[in-house]
Amino acid sequence: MAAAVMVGRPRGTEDVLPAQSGRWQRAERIAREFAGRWGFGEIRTPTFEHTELIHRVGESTDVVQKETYDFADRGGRQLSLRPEGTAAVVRACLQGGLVAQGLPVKVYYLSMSAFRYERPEAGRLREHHQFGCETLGAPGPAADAELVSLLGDYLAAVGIHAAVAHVNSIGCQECRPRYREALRAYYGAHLAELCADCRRRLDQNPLRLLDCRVDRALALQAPRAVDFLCADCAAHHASLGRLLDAAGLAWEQDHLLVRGFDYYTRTVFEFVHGGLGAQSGLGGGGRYDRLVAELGGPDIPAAGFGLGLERLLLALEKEGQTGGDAPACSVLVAGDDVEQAFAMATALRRSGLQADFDPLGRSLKAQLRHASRLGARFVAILGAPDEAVVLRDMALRQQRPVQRDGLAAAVAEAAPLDGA
RNA sequence: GUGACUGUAGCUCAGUUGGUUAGAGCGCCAGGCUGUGGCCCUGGAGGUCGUGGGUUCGACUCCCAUCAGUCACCCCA
Repeated sequence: MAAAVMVGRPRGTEDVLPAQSGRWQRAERIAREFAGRWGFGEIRTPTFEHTELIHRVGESTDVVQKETYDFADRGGRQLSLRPEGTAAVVRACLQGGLVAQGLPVKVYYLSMSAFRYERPEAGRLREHHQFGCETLGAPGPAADAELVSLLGDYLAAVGIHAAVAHVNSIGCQECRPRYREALRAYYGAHLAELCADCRRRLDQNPLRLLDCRVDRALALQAPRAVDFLCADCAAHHASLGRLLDAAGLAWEQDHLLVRGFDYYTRTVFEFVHGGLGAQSGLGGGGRYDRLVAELGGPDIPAAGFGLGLERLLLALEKEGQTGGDAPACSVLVAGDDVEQAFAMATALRRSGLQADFDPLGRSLKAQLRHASRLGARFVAILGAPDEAVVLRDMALRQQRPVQRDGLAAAVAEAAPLDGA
């Protein structure tokens, strides 16, 4: 149970405490590194947008229909907390003139919060954070393959081994209606076998019937999207497969894969992981060739993905990967005199070292215990009558006297800063 | 939004058919070691028993509601 606090954290939100933030930092550091290597530049956008923008992106998706946080500000503006990143990022790319300055536009966002009013459970929150990438203005399958390869390589680098890339094509405006009708006909013939939800979805969005878990067998026998693709879409999909193979990526064709947002065209993909409770999607995305124009921009194609960082960390945990970036304290200054310890620690800090001291004025024993807990490599013990301090190596349990003015150098020699 | 299960110290959990001052282990603090940490020993701090009602002479224990967590559905990252 949580400790008694006057007001707890809102439902479906999480605090990241120092014990866990190292894992976040590690995931974020590697994400930055990979996005940079793949040629994506970082973009940051506001937490809230005009409700109109958010809702334009997916009128018939559940997320937008009934899960957004909508509110009016004090000036009467209708605003929404973003439920996903793509709409805002496309908006920002248009507004910032990136699209006008030359194509393709390749941007990534990191630890971007997304808000959905959902019932929380393992791997599902009301505020979660995503790492995502978007490529604007690249029509060919190479852009899709680049995104899949980035996400796949990133997951491998960060330590996920049990994720599989599922790939499908849901066609374009030309060919998808034919597929939709085929599905409608197929499921219509099996109306009696459908669950209540599926009967409702039959009219609105027959593609979603493939998701139904009540009757997998029915979905497996259903018409396949790839069999209804027009020539262009079929060529796109085939080429994507060859590109992924050439890149040495493990992927599988998943005829049942459709994604939650309406705006996808042609390619959809998702990295699936078994350790996420009822959830299975670690991250995914696809192509959205119509969206930029729908948001008022030029008629250019685009593609992207989003990865849930909470789910990533959950999956890493399931795979036994619990390590994170953990800057250890290099040296703790101990002594009876807090003022002296503070002065010494400050001097060490200004010389570029990670230094700490115990501000509580506790016994030396307690200070050493504290240093031990912090993982300090050294403890500098003040209090010697002369100018010397005792420099103790905590791991070796050995110590030697050092002149005060030589302390920084002595520590720096044995414990260089990371990356220095 | 629907259904099920759960809710006792910072953490993991005991708490006997409702009975008076609610316990343990770990963690934390102090001492044993007259400045020196991970082991051991001793002591200490820390709990409105999620919250609010109700039943009862009496509730951590029974009932209802509510909040929160977990799981499944829905959906998704």
